[in-house]
Parts: sequence; structure tokens; C-alpha cells
Amino acid sequence: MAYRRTTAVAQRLADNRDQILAAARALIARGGFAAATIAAVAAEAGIATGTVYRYFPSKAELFAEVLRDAARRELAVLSETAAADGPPLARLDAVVSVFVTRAIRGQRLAHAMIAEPVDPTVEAERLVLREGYARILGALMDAAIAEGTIPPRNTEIAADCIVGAMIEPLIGPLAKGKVRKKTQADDLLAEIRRFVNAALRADTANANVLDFPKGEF
Amino acid sequence: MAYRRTTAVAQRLADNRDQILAAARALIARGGFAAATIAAVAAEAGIATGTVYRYFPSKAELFAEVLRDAARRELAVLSETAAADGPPLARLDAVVSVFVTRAIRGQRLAHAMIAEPVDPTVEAERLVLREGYARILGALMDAAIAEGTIPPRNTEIAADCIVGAMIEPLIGPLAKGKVRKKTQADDLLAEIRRFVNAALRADTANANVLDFPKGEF
DNA sequence: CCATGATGTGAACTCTAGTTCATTTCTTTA
DNA sequence: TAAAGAAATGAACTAGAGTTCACATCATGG
Repeated sequence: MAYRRTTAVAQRLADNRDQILAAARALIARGGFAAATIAAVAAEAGIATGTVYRYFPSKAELFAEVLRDAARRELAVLSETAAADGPPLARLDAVVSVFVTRAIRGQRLAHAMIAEPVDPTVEAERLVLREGYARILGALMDAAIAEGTIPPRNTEIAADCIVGAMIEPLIGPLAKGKVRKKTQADDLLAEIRRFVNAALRADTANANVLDFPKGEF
Repeated sequence: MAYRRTTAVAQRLADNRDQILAAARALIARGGFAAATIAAVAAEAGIATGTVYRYFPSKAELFAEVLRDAARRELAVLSETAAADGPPLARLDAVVSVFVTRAIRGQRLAHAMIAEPVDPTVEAERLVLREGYARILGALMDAAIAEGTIPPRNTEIAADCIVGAMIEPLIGPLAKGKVRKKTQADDLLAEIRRFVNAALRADTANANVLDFPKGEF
């Protein structure tokens, strides 16, 4: 026998793996999934394209792991925020603040993780993330409803509304290629918080809406 | 001289063009942009692949025109709704209802038009659509503010919040083509309206939020 | 320091889909 | 009906990206 993997080598392999994941994450953060070709990922990681396949069986698996990691991290941060002391709606407000702040800083990556369509393997991981958001926000709303602080509602749909209201103002400017200054970031956070907080607090039964055309897209 | 285009031929050419656009729209509605390959579009339209290029210079231009047409149609419908009689917030509620109803009916097509990423040429057309939504909603909010019905706010950001709150709950179900039951569609519409209406009506100054971690996605 | 197996390499292969173009078919009019 | 130009065709070309693999390089232990 003349070769056995030593711990030093094992460490290097693990590091390489992390490098590849980091490279993929960086490229996705810069230009979305489309920009993260295997060749580009390899170049970013400083290795040959073939080497990527020593660590991941396919591009889909690599992306899935990037998304899985991001989801774990994001949901952990939000769960912790949601588990703090205080009334449910204050905690929900804090969750919104944390989400928006983090998403503003990681704009493109956040958009890719949450909204950009890719192949089914990756889509399955995204589901975990989205369901995680819905679970955290939904639980806080349910708690507020149980307390009698706010009237009952469909918290599953409302959770999606909150996620959308948080994300959309962030990606619009992104598509327009605008760069955001700190003051704009502050305005953004303030306005989104106001919007979400108001949406949860007000009790408005839906009025009958005037007849409207029923066509389709 | 031995040939000159006659009106009958011109008509047939125009019809072919419409056929191609309709075929592309149908395929996108069925399986998103990915399903609308030139070969598939040609087959759907009953012509050869090469023929498509006698009518459109490139696939991007074809898609852009499909999106442009859809955007024009959608914005026209919403503008008309927004221009009806009644208080601004009631009209805004109607606009939300019309948008959500049409998007649910158009399912996959709506999702593709609003959210699915494609190349920059097409993205530019999408921007017109999203900005159109923001413009219509923003104008109605401004009117409500001018009336004194609701307190002043940053209507540009709030308009994006509304768009997000309308779209996000639809994306999951629409991507999967899952909004089949009437009750589900009704729930979606009702909850989204409630969310948006409440968000606009309540006046909640933002409380100070407890310190929270400032990391990024 | 060599034998051995693991690891790294990147050119080549494959697959898919957009685009082109030489040829065929059709339309018109003299 | 024949000439001439327009339109349609679809096979071939091209481009880009994921994946493979024969070979090179490196690390280990006798």
C-alpha cells in the first residue's frame, strides 16, 4: 500500500468544496443563475472545469446545495429573531426588518434564491425556503390572532403577501440597474415596515367591488 | 414585370405573423418561455422553422413582441379600471381585483410575463409592464393622499409593495398550474384584497425595532 | 525515491436550440 | 403558359454550455 488519504488532504478537499460553493454563490449574487456556468464557477474558484465534477455530480446538485445552505442560514436567523421576547406583532416587525435589511445587502442573491426559476432539482430546495418564511411569519400571525390582537385571516396567503411586499421594492431598482444609497435603503425599510404593519393591524372587511371585466392575461 | 404583392397575399402574410405570435403565446402559456423554442413555435403555427425568420429577426424579438402586446393589453384594462368613478381607494381595490383575477385565469402566461427571467431584450419590455402597474397604483394612492383619505407616504415604494403582495401569493400556485378550484381562487383574491386595503388604510408609525443582526443574504 | 492510488486537468464530446441559406414551391402578370 | 420575383422550406451550420475522460500531477508509505 502506498497511499492513504491523510487529514491534511481531507482538509484541503473540504476547503476546495467550500471554495466551489462560495464561487457559485458569488457568481449567482453577481448575475443570477444564468451567470453561474460551470466554466465560470471553476474559474472563480481557481480550478479546472473538470475538477468541479470531482466534488459535485452535476450543476443542478451544486446549485441545490448553494440554495440549501442559504436557506438554512436565512431561516436560522429569522427563526431566532422570531423567538425573541415581546408581543407577536413586534417580533414580526423585527423579522421583516431583518429580512429586508439582509435582502437589501444581498439583493441579487436574495432575488435568485427566492424568485429566479431554475430546474426542478433546485426548485425543490427553494420550496423549503419559501415554506420556511411562510411558517415563521404564519406562526407569528397565528400567535397574534390567538391573543386577539388582530382578527383571524388566512395566514398562509398573508405570509406570501408579506414576502412579496418585502421583495418587490427591492428587485424593481435592481432590474432598472439603479444603485441604492444608504438613505434610500432607510426609506425602503421604513416604508416596507409601515406597509406590512398596517396590513396586519387594520381590520377591513372587503367591500363589494364594482363589477369588473373578467378576462385573462 | 411579372409579380407584385397583391392585397390577398399581404393579408395572408399578416395572418401568418399573427399565427406565429399566437403560437408563441400559447406555448409560453403552456410551459413558460423554456417551452417556446423556435421549432415548437413553428410546429404550433403549422409552418417550417425557417419561416419564422421571415417574420421576426430573432427569437428575442418575437418574445419581446409577445410581451409587449400582453403588457399593452393588461395596462389598458387596468387603466380603464383605475379611471372609473368613485373614491380613489375603491378604484385601487378594483384594480387589485382585476389584476389578481386576470392573473389567476392566465396562470402560467401571467407568471411568465411578470416573473420569469429571459434575455435583456425581453426584460426591457417587462419593465414597461411593471412600471405601468406602479404608475397606476401610485397615481391612485396620490389621489387618496391629496383627498386626505390616507396619510402621506412614499407611494413609489408602496406601489411596489402592492405589486409584490399581489404577485407573490400567485407565483407558487401559478408556476405549478395549481389554481384549479374556484374556492382557492376566491380565497386568494379575498385575502390579497384585505391585505392591500388594510396596508393603505391603517396609519402606523414605525416603532423602534430592537437591535437586530445586520448580516446579508 | 519509487510504486500506487488519489486528485487535478482541460480538450474533446454531446446535446440542445437558434440561425442561415441553397433549393423548392407558389403567385403574379405579360 | 412561361418568366420572374416572393415566400416557404428544412437540412445544415453555429454557438454555448454541461459533461466526460485519457492523461498529467501530486501525495503517501514502503
